[in-house]
Amino acid sequence: MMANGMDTVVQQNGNSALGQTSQEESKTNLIVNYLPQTMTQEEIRSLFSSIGEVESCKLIRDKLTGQSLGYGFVNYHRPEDAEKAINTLNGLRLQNKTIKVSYARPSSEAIKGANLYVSGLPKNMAQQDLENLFSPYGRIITSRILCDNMSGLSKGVGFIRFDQRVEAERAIQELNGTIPKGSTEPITVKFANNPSNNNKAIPPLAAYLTPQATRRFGGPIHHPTGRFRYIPLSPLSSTGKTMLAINKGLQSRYSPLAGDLLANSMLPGNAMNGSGWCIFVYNLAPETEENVLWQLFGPFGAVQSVKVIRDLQTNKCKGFGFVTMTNYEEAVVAIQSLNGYTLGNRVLQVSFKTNKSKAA
DNA sequence: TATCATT
Repeated sequence: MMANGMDTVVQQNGNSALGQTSQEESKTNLIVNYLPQTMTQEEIRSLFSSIGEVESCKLIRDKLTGQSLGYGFVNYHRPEDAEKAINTLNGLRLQNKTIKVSYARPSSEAIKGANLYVSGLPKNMAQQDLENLFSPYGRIITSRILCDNMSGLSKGVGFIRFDQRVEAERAIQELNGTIPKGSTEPITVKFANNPSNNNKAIPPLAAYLTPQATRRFGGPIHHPTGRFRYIPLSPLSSTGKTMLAINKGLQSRYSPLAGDLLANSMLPGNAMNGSGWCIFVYNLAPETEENVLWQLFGPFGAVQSVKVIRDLQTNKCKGFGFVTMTNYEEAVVAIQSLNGYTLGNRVLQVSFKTNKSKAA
């Protein structure tokens, strides 16, 4: 990132990538939250480039291990593209996540360390109740109540992120040890641990030397197995067919059909191109845009890129497009699920790409 | 009783 030592002074600004002063609101800079763990910076850039030209894109990673922290920044050249990205990509389901796209606040010390951990909550308290409890003390950026993955019931702990640290400090003073209306137990309110320096049992030097091994077998892992369970919600707005298609795809995840598809893709001109599996999508409507392909394929796994093929004169879709997915298994499930899926009034044909771009 | 929101 830092090209040379001359950048030192500008870097202290904290907003050097934007070329703006640190107090100034940006209409082009977005923060993207709840990104899938495996999504790369280039995949994020690819996704957001489907809206408009991206000026810069940065995935935030753990300084020691390089692991994604699940959020990043996208800065557009044009404010209208940033607005369109919020309107079309906020709430997009990708793998096991629903991403959040919003304007980035200007970076400053005052907004750091404003996240609170709350425990001892009554089990019947909902997210909105939690916000109502904390909202008198400041502007809430996010709120969350943790639930048991199997039962869906509250675990009685949650998080509140305020806009300003002073707001969080005030909330601790006022609410820690108090008993919410209708409850019998006092709640605990304190600053949340910072997830990026989670050095509780990981010797930093060992983590640096063997990041993968330490991550997997060494320190405590706060990822319950169920966290990565795929919850088959509709990627589009709740048509029954979509639900059916996805459920069918998941159930047949390890079906023998996968072998046939693999054999097919290994023919000359196969779908495997260097870093991913190229999927041919046929019978798209003329007005189809890239975000449709992201919505269709994103829930099935890592999508590297999408492309709608357009007529150069009219700029309308010529009826087909391509999607490149990283993992073979996920590509198979996507194909099995989406081939034959009715989008609008059209039945899609979805297969691995062949040499002659001919529908299989 | 611990999620990945400030480069």
